[in-house]
Amino acid sequence: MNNQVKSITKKSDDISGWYNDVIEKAQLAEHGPVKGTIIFRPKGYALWEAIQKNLDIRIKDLGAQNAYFPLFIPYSYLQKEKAHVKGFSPELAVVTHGGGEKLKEPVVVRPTSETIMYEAYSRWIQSFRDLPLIINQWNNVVRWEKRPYYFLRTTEFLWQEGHSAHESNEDAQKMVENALKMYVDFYQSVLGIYGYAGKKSESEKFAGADSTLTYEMLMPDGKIVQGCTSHNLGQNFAKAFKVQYQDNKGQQQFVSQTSWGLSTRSIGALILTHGDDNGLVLPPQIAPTQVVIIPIVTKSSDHVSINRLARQAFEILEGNNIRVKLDDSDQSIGWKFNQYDLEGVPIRIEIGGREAQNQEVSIKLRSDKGRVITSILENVAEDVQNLLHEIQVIMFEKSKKFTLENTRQADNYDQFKEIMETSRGFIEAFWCEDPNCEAKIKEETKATTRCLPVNSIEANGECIYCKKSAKFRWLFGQSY
RNA sequence: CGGGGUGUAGGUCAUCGGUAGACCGCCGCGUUUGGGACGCGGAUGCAGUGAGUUCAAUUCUCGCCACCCCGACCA
Repeated sequence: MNNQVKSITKKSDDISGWYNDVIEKAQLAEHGPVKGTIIFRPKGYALWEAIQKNLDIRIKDLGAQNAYFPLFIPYSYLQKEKAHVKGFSPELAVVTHGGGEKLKEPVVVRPTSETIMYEAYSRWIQSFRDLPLIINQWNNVVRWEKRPYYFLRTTEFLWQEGHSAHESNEDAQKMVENALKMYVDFYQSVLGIYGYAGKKSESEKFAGADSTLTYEMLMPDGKIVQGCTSHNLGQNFAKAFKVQYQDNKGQQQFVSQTSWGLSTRSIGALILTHGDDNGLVLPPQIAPTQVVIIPIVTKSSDHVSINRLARQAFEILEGNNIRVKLDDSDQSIGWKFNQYDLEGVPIRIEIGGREAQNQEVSIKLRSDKGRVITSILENVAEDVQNLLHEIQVIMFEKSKKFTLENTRQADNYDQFKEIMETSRGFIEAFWCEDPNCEAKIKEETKATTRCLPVNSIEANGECIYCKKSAKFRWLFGQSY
């Protein structure tokens, strides 16, 4: 036995080493041949499928229809909105040759689809009766990352992007708020990750938006992941792409637009938030396998009754819509235990000679190794359901507790700097909203504004940096 | 883009101026199985790439390419 090869870096020793290890050993992903690209292996893609499945329903509940727009965008489209092209230029992948010839106009691999979609919107929208138009697409986008990191920053990533057009800015604003609400609920109730919803600062908002809403989540190393975005685009793109409608008085009006997205970055946040030294820990709601049943047969045990009991338990759970797997492969018991720990399966059911004799099953929790619950077939579905629910709640509460414990107020810049040099996390501090102060703070501490939390209360404060008057405490932190 | 590192079996790495080895994994047979089982047998390599030095290069020198890590940049 050589544990050197099998063991994973401890999470507390070196979190990025741990993170890479877990991803590779749990076979979620590996690096692709081109820098910054990743191969989603089946177990990693299963997580994305689970996210898609859950979120797609919610997206449709917002009134969206799914569609698909092309990967290639004429370069000229991007140039139509000034802030947009300026923001994205440094990270574009541009195709200059095709079919063995140099292209007359270079083609951009989409970094996001506003431009190509809104060119179509300008033709599709003629009347106020065509509004609102709400379209979502599940696709891949490319942004040339100079410093890639599994899931959190990859050159190509998968996401959904929703794009809506409305008659009024009030409607658009309602849309971005609803989209944000959807994401917050998804993160909290499905992925079990606590965070702060709020508004981005001017310098952090989307290139081309009037305002951007976000959900910001604290990771165990004190750095922060932006979990989604929801942009109020105002009429910026409408004007650039002439997306106009005739109102009921016959007047030509520009539409008000929004876009909102959630990407495979969410998988990175999921791994970092819940994982431990034994590997992944998945919240039941998202776990592709919620329960694994492991029959434990020895030479002297009664194979027939063990296997029969395992099969019965499997069928009962499957019949109750629990995602269950029965592993009767010939790997050793220890191997299986470690393997499913690594994969993060929330519940393991062991059925061996003892269980067969007593006609019961032993239930063990991934997240709580000391705990063993015995159940009988008549109760197993209910017991498992209850445990899955309980695990889901506990995981979220743990994330919430950690985030709250690592959210600190700083009332002067020395305090602020000290927090950044030690524990990091979220810092609540008054800021005058001058981008110069923001830039200086970033330069000196690495902390950027993460958001102005929703429901922030206006007060008379002074900017942590320049001491001029400030109305709100913004959340600061170091971004991933 | 700057700094550092690495390219050798499917993976992690060792080796060494005389053309390659360990462990894990994989295949076969047998014994096993309540927290990563063991024995025996077996398969797997243009040593990233190009040049130079040399009788001889995986090894030394230089170039190139790629990837990884750290930093800067960043929807």
